[in-house]
Amino acid sequence: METTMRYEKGHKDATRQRIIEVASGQFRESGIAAVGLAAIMNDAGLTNGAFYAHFDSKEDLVRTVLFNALDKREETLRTVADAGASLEQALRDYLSTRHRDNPGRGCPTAALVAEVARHPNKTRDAFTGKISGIIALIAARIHTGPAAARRRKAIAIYGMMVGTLQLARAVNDKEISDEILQSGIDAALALAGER
Amino acid sequence: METTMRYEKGHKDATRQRIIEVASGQFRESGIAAVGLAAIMNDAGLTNGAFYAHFDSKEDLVRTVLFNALDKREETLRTVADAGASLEQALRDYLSTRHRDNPGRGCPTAALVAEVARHPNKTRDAFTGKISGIIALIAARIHTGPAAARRRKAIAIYGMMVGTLQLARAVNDKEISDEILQSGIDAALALAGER
DNA sequence: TGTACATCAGTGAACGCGCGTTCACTGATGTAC
DNA sequence: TGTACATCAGTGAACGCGCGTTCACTGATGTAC
Repeated sequence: METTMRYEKGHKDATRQRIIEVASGQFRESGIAAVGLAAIMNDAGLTNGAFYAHFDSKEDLVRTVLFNALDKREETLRTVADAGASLEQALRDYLSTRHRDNPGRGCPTAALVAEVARHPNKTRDAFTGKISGIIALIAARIHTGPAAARRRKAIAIYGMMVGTLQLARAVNDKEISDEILQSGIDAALALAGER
Repeated sequence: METTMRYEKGHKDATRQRIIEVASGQFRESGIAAVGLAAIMNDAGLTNGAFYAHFDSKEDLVRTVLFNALDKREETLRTVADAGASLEQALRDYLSTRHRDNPGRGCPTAALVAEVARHPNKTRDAFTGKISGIIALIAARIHTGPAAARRRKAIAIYGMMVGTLQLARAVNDKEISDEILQSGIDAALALAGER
């Protein structure tokens, strides 16, 4: 009862993963509504029709991409935290010119949160679940105050990170944009009480 | 040399304003990319073709709507400030369940900032100009520290307002969403040093 | 060993649809002479 | 006073295009007997 082997084992999974990664970059770069399936499939080296062998619909892909991208972010956060990086270092990375100028490889929340709010419940559920984990990770890096206060601070800091990064991206004046990033770092550190 | 008067004076201006207001609501509600001109014109009580008697293109409308909506926000901020409302009151209004649940009548920055970042320079310029004014207004309501520090705090507070409102809208869990709003209010007040 | 059939990832053309934009036209009102 | 023409906000059909989705098909590999 061996399965057929026209393609090497894991080939389809690899293709699916490639579609997810291409879509993940394009969604963050251009927004979900602005990216068509044809462009995604083309960049993944496939044709239109193959899409539906991997996903039920564009919305199915959106949900998968969102979960996947947030999962990776969470894992990265956990890894650098375990490696002993400070909250300050994480903040400086997040509110850096490099992150601002490369949304396609950056935080999915900053790029897509407003669009997610307008998507179906199933998609928002995937987002909600992952966000809680990220907030907990930030809270774990705040060392002052009781647990509840640390959680509230973590939420506010995350909100500020997302909001200031978006403002820095929208503003069309390098000086003001840089100032926004720096203001975010300063305020987040002040809030965390690490300075 | 009287002008013709088939419609009463100011009729065309009124129509233009109606289109702007309808578009302003729909863009904030659904996102710019997701709203078609036909839907806007229909809600404004007109047909497709009349659009180009008022605007050069959809992008022209986007720019106009953005400037207009931010201008109104700024004016409101100024008015309630002059009436003696505290920063705390402004924050409670901004991070309220009512504002969260009515994006179509709410803050254009929170609804559209990520999309604006992907629009042409001319559109981003309109945004950049208005944002500076809003930041200055928030700074004016912070009463501790030197001017530069107040400006930096104002930027961070605005970023946090925008970010936490967006998170509260995206999250599909009322309890967590309410907690996000409250965390934003607490942290912003702590930052402003008004508590 | 040969042959008929099953599997399945991917192809590529086609579907109906809504998009932003264009344009010939309407009809109510004004002006010229 | 009558008539030919100008003005202009708005109409509504049509343009080409790209969207998400469907589907008959391909071709390489496997299994059955």
